[in-house]
Amino acid sequence: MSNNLNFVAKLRNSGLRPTKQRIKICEILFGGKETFHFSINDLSKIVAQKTNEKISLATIYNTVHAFLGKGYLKQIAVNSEQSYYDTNVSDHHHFYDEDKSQLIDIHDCEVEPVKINKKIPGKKIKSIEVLVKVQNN
Amino acid sequence: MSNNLNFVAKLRNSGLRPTKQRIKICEILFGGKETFHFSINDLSKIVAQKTNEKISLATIYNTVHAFLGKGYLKQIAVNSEQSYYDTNVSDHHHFYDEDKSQLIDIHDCEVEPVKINKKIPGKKIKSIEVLVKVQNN
DNA sequence: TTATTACTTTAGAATAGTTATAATCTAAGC
DNA sequence: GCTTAGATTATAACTATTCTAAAGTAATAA
Repeated sequence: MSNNLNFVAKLRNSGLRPTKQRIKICEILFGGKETFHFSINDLSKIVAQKTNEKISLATIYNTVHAFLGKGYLKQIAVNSEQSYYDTNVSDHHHFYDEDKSQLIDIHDCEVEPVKINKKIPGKKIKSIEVLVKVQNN
Repeated sequence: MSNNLNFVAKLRNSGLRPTKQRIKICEILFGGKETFHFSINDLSKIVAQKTNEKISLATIYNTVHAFLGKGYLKQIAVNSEQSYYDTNVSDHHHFYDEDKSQLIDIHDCEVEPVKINKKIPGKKIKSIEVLVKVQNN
């Protein structure tokens, strides 16, 4: 399938050889129609479910970090306990459901652009991240 | 000094006995004119500087967590490597200087209020956090 | 193809931040 | 001053992440 070529390109572009394990990871991350949010732990479990052989954590970390570096994945700071990643790398923000420990996209059109009337001399803005924490009412 | 009474009250209100160690922590956190941002590691070092005897990490964690629970401190998610805390618990946002690994307050008046045109059924908003990452230009 | 080489995978060791434990100590109330 | 419930401490345990080194595999050249 043409997806596979896509995966290989992504890997090559990230400086990684297209190995069996990495292609499997690509399938999970970029193969679906929907973008999704995951922790390394989540990804590791999904890999284990969809594959008989498990992929070692080291490989998962390495691959995710390489994709992060190339902008194929985005890291989301929610709390300090775990890293969350997002396959949707476009500008957008998130709800964080504290009861379910789950991220939900807020598309860019659903938020007014954030305006900051303050500058730091000698610094440029790299990103603006909005995190809306929600809980059951 | 009257500050000391204040510290004792804060501790009592957080369900903690006012011990020597905890009062020392209070002095550092709430004794200055300025609010400040810190990691547990930072706090531990400051304690060591300002005191001859060191306070154990366990005590520092316990006290910080109790203050967090009572809203005397605020936790700020920057990245997954370390927890950052803020003695300024009023509504406000932050710059994060990636080169210096340092947080800088954005006062509420320096940002237009963030408007989100999306609701999650059955959930209420607990907080809206804006983090503006900056780097040297 | 096959051989060679450089990069990968993997399990498990190492590390860092955080939490739990159990013995010793201390604030609070009598 | 006692008594006791709760605190402090050093250290062990735990969890997420990174490192390591041996064995395996993709890429390249012959």
